[in-house]
Amino acid sequence: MLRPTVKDIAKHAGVSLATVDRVLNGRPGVRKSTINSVFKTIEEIGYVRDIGAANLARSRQYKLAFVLAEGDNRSSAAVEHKINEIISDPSKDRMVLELIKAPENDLHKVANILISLGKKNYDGVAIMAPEMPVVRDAIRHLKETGVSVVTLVSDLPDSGRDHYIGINNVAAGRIAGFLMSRFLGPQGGKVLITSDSMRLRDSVERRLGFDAYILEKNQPIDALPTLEGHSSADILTTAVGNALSVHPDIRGFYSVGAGIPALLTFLRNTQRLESSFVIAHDLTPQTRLGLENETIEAVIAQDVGHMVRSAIRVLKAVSDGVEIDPAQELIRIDIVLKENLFNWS
Amino acid sequence: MLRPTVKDIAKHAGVSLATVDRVLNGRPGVRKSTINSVFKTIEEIGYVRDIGAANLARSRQYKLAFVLAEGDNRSSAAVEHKINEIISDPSKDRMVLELIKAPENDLHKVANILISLGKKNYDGVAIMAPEMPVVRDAIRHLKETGVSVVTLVSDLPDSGRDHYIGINNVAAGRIAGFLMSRFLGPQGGKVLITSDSMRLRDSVERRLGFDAYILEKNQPIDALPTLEGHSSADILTTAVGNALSVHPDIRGFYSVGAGIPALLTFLRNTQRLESSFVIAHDLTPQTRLGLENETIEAVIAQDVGHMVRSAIRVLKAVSDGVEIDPAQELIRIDIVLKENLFNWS
DNA sequence: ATAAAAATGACGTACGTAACTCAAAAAAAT
DNA sequence: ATTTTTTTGAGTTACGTACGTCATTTTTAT
Repeated sequence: MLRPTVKDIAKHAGVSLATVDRVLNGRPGVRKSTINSVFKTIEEIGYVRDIGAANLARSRQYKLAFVLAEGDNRSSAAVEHKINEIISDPSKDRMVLELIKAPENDLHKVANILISLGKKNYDGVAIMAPEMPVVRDAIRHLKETGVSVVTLVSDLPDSGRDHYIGINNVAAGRIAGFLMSRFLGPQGGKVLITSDSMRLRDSVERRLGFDAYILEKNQPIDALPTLEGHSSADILTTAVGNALSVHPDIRGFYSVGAGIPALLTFLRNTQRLESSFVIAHDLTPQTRLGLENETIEAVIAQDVGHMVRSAIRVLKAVSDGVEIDPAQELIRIDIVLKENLFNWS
Repeated sequence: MLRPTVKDIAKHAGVSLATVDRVLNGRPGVRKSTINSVFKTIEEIGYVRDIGAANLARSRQYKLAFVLAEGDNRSSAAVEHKINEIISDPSKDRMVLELIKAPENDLHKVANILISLGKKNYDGVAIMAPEMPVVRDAIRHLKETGVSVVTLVSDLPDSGRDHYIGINNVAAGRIAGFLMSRFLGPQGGKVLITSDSMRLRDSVERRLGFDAYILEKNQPIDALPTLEGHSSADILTTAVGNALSVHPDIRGFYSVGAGIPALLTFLRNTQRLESSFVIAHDLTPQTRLGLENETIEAVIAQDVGHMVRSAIRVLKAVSDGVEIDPAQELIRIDIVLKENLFNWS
């Protein structure tokens, strides 16, 4: 009934505890045939190592770091908040968590931070940074040093990271496309799309997904070229103003990145809110407010708390060489409306 | 840097290890003043008990049971599947899980099962059952025996359960109201609502939320009386047929409970699918199929895997007298569309 | 057959906690 | 002041695992 232990392995395999230990921890001095027979009895009796007891015995501490490249940035504030929440939890089981921030525009600094973490024998690092060769190479280097790595919010493919923790932004864009289609109805209309910068991978992917959906489903929607704010509310406001004077019949607004406050004040001033629909990404104080006063119809979001917890679980699992539960670690694309805003903390 | 241990408490408080142990585990033979000073130094040095080590020392096994009252039932199959998935996981850390099923129509049997679990000193029980006095009293009895109890999927208020793990069905109904309003557009229309039985709390609440939203937002929607199937596809098909001949202009279909297959075949046969919108609850093989072939527009669901894991975490936490993370245990109301179906396992 | 090398066993200590025993000290009762 | 009771200390064993030392056995090379 009880879980088999190392002693059971020893008994069944007819070897000593020391030998079992040598096999389990890959220490030298054991014949191949013995190793095999030990592994065989492990299979037979269904032994699984008690990681808790193991960590206790070796007084293991998981050294984990979150490295965030921050701009004027969208969801990074929420991520940062969640991380700090967990860091300040005293019951964190044998974990040493660290939050390291770096400016988004200085990716060499980000890369240097990553390299330095490799030397300080960290067990795992979660990285949120734009996709750039320097960062990608730094991650590759980290992996070579034996550090577990996950990417957060936006992926860095071909970097050798163990896992990506975030949503599929193309799919998120498609969902925006679906919602916009339904909101506008059979008559369709023109849709204005805003972004902070189309150099960001997630913005590009969202726009891509949006357009793909409209095209595939043959929707009567005219998606205008993306207007970029480049970290400036003024630029975006002006651009939106111009667009609206050229196209006074715009009915939909889709923000793939930042720029929500500018957009909303503008719409309010020109009394356009009643007849138009706004869809945005990421739950921030601004978008939350927009949902509450019904200026934003829908927000496409992801559970930041889930992401941070998932990052930690995955980093630990990879460090331990243990399987993860893919279903548990999957980050869902969530649709937040005024009506279900209440269960988003 | 390292976490303080019981030894640190002893040192700081100027008492022996044995005394600290007596205080921590509530054993007798310690003066009040000593108890206080021990607790004071615990506060001061920020000691938190290492539950893993504690459980190891006392070779603790969490005995947990899931008790499911099953009918012809909606989401119970998915719940059952998830539970079995976890039960068959060999790495379950010091847990003994059991899944007990009982017929939904014999609630006395359910109650008896609960009572018997109390005698077999279970640590915790998760219950999914309709709201009935027998069950409620049995839960109350369980709690008196010192068993942790959570309710699953549908709540049993005033039963003394420690936690409810599931969604707010009124809110879920409101969301259906919002979506239906947007799908039908400004012209609105008649909406047919189907259920397996309006004796079930969740069906009632969903309908309630739906109606409340329509009323509050003054939507041009005419929600017809709920048609009940009572576990029979035939009855529902006939009822829907009658309703459609009386109201040939029905544009929306909202299934608050079961009856999806009947509804869909009917709609398909009468070629009504193009012009009408179907909203359903819970992700089952049927609703999933409906989303895939675009006969269902949206499904309002909950993450069953999350619920089961949450139930286990909460039961353990309550048994240990430890705080839970409310944000982690909150079950969200999820909106599943064809476009985000892919990340629902 | 013998020496050298490799493999294995026996045993101890440790991790942080629980739970127990027994003796000693302190407090309360007489 | 003495006895009784209560409180405290010191110590041991255990949980499942890691990791070390040293002696002994087995295998391999000579």
